[in-house]
Amino acid sequence: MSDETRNGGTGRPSAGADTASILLDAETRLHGGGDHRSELRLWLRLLTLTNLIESEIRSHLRAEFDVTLPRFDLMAQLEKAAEGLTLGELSRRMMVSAGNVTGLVERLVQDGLVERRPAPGDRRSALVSLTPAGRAGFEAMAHAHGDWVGDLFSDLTPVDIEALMVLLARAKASARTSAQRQEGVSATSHKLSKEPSNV
Amino acid sequence: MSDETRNGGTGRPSAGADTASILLDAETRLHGGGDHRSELRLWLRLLTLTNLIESEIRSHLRAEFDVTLPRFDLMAQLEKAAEGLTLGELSRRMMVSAGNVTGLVERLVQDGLVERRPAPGDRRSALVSLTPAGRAGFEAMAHAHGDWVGDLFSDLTPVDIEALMVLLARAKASARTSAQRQEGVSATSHKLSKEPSNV
DNA sequence: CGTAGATATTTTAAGCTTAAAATAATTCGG
DNA sequence: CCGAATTATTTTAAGCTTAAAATATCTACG
Repeated sequence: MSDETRNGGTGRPSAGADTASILLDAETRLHGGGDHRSELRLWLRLLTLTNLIESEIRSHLRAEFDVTLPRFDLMAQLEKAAEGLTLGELSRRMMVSAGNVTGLVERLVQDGLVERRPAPGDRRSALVSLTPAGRAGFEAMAHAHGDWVGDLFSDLTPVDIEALMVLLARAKASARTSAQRQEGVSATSHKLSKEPSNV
Repeated sequence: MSDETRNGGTGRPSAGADTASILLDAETRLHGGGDHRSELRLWLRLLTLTNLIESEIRSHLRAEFDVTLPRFDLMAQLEKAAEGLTLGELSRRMMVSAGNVTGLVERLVQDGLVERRPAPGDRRSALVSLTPAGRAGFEAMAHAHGDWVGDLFSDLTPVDIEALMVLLARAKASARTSAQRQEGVSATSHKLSKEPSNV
């Protein structure tokens, strides 16, 4: 979550990137002499925009509904699942750790916005769903939330939005593929700290 | 930080959005009957992508350098500021609260990666900068970080990247304008919880 | 000079978040 | 039916994060 962050900052002179690098690209990558300058700028911009919006939404939620963003997120998931969701399913959909969800649900149950009951047919699982109060509260928040997001993007044309949707989908596909490639690649462990390296 | 989150989920029938809505748009917004469906989908996609990348970078940093993302972020800011930065400047650039930076710097000083000294000419301020160890450590991380990001976006063409840069800049401008508009708009306080409303 | 307001930072309390280890229940292959 | 592997969840320890209140210092204005 940083504004000018993660740009690599090596200050290395560009290998003449930007345009006309289409043909060179594959070779560059093959030789490991990658530049990644434009990708880093893209990531930075993406991150800044997301942070900006997220923090805007967070403060609206707090000021107008006295609710935190993660709680709103969780309720949003439940609102879409009439039958309720297991903790594991919530964890996957929210893209957060299982332990995180445990605590979040606990607090929402205390607030009376959410309820949990044993899942039928699997004694390990619990089903979580909105209480009537939770559903009503969420409805109001969702309406306001839509307005905020609409407002945040109000200077974009429908064409801009559609173009972004397409490009972001492409980026998402790229990132997923890359993440999958990395899955199960053993670490090289450089370590900065001074712990006894148990190699 | 949610996958399918914050879509409003009201299930309201569309007012015929998507194409041909350019002319209707202004009026729709004026009358407050906004739909915001496409904006919400855009926000969701943006958020999912950012979460995906962020979590990938986080796990690389942990596995290969035993460092957290916020610490990397902070070091990245310092790397670009030869003279060092004040805590306040760090807070602004990282887009996090001041108190957050206090603790982060504390821990990095303990690790020997960062040092703080009184700012000349202002006894309230401290200047923070990388130690030689911090600089060396960051250099290695930044290099690897560039590779990861390059890899995450490796299926995008230079044209895709350029188009995204332009559109994201536009979105950022829109969001900033909107956030500014909201600045200092008194809250309507609906509140979900059951505290005594001190109105 | 003196003080009111602004600015820089720290402290506090509460909540969020993660990774990893621990429990518990289920499934699957023999 | 048994045990190994898998899956669902909780627990733990550490760290991150925020908003708000508290300190400390500075700046400007009279």
